[in-house]
Amino acid sequence: MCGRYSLGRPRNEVQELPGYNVQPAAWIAEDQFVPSAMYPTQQTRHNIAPRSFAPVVRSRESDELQNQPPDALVIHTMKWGLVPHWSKYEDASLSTTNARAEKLLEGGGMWGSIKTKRRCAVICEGYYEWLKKGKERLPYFTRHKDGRLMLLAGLYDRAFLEGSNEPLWTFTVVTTDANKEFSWLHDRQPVILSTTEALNTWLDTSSDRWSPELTNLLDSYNDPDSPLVCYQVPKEVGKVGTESPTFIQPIAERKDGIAAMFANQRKARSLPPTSPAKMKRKRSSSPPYGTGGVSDEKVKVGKEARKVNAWEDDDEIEYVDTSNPSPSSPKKQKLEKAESSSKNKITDFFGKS
DNA sequence: CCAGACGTTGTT
DNA sequence: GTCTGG
DNA sequence: CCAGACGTTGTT
DNA sequence: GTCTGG
Repeated sequence: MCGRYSLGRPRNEVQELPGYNVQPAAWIAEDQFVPSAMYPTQQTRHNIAPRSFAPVVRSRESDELQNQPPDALVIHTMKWGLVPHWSKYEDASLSTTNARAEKLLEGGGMWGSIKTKRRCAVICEGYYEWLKKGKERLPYFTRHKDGRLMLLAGLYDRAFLEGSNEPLWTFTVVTTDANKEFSWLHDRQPVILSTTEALNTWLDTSSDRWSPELTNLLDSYNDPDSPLVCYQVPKEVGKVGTESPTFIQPIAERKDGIAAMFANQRKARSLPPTSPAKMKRKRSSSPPYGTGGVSDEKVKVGKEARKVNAWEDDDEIEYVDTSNPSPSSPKKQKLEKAESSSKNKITDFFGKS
């Protein structure tokens, strides 16, 4: 797993982390949107910087998280790819986008000193994984079925690199064995914190000790109360420089669908709107969704965890049955007339005009 | 002792 | 920073 | 579209 | 040159 950072919900929409009974005291850093979907990419060849995500952290006195009181829950934008506090430079040869749960439990090593002191939860819509099908690699997206944000168990650190006065905050995502339901896709899965209790346990570093409860959290995902959904998404999600809300939606097989769109990217065209208008391209130089725009849209932030976005209408979308272990079955996907009532016209997906 | 690793996924 | 291999 | 591979065995 | 993965 590495990172796509630009798909995301407006920051105010996650201020209270719908679905979790916690309330962050502050946002640290200036991003307007919560980057959302996690996926593997080639960070060295392509300029994806700053690859920032927004983990939830409990502040510590030594963190100096912009003067937040100790133990305050804060959302702090950090860079993906953990740089240990003792690093003097960013070592590109060190691959720290993930931390294997097994390695955490071994003790020692790189994670030994960090696992009891700096745990965080990474906020995202969900994560990508590529299904290897012969030579082909097909991207799948996994998220909570109820549409709420996903929290991934992570570790973070603060490093002072040579020649810099500013601390560099970075994080990694903990992975574990994929559970049975998802092993057809990949053998690993991020550790997903699906309950308030799990979140609080993971974020509580006050004892500076590891516990059996923490070990339990690292087990393969198994929360019948919070099922996940997994479905194929457009291959273009893997292409650097592209961005679209369809990247976290099931692929449509329609002739005039995304395939046609990508075949002729430069030509501006309108599409039957298939996306919730609540995502927005980050730092786009032109309006992300044509004339309509979303900036003036009022977003309701309620304690009610349901209905936080449009894909919750699961009745309208046919998903892959992920409980079926056969990789050949995820074939019949289609978008129904879902969200056809939306009035937004999408004329410029990529802001490249 | 001291230099060098410390890490993970999957074609980076 | 701390551990390990040479 | 367009950059990059164009090959294999076998697990760095 | 042509295929293909992103």
